[in-house]
Amino acid sequence: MGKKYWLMKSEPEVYSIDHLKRDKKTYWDGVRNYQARNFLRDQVKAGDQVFFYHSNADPSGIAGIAEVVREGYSDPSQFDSKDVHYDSASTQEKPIWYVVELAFVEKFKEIISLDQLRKIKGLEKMLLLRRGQRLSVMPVSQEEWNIIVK
DNA sequence: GCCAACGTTGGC
DNA sequence: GCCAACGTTGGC
Repeated sequence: MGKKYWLMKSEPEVYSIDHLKRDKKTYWDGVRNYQARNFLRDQVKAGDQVFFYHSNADPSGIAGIAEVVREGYSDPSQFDSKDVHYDSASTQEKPIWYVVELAFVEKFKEIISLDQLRKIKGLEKMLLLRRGQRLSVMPVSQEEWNIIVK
């Protein structure tokens, strides 16, 4: 199977592309939405490419690129009762939530803002641009990826 | 900070 | 299983 493409959202005040650049690599924790979880658990594979999206930002938009270096495994934050992502319903044997590990690849010179994305031809159907769409992990088609990288 | 859109919860 | 209430996301 070929390489796949994703978009993952983070609030830059919590974790930005600059943090990833500094850390070189991180695990993407705190995803607490079942649809996004299913992507992390079942579909995101090592080598896949990821757009790092800044949400709740000024401006919001795609800030750079990361690469998946480790596939889905149990999110440690779900077992930590002091963590905001703690989930008392989850057990070590049957974890509910998953993370993947990402490595820094590239930071764009300028963020590609939501506004700009909406104006680019060929992205009209992009999941990110759908009204009311709130998934924090979502697939990006190869066509969309190529258009945006260009 | 507001609020639209959507997901989740829980009473029935 | 329906659906109102509530919580969260995220653009503005």
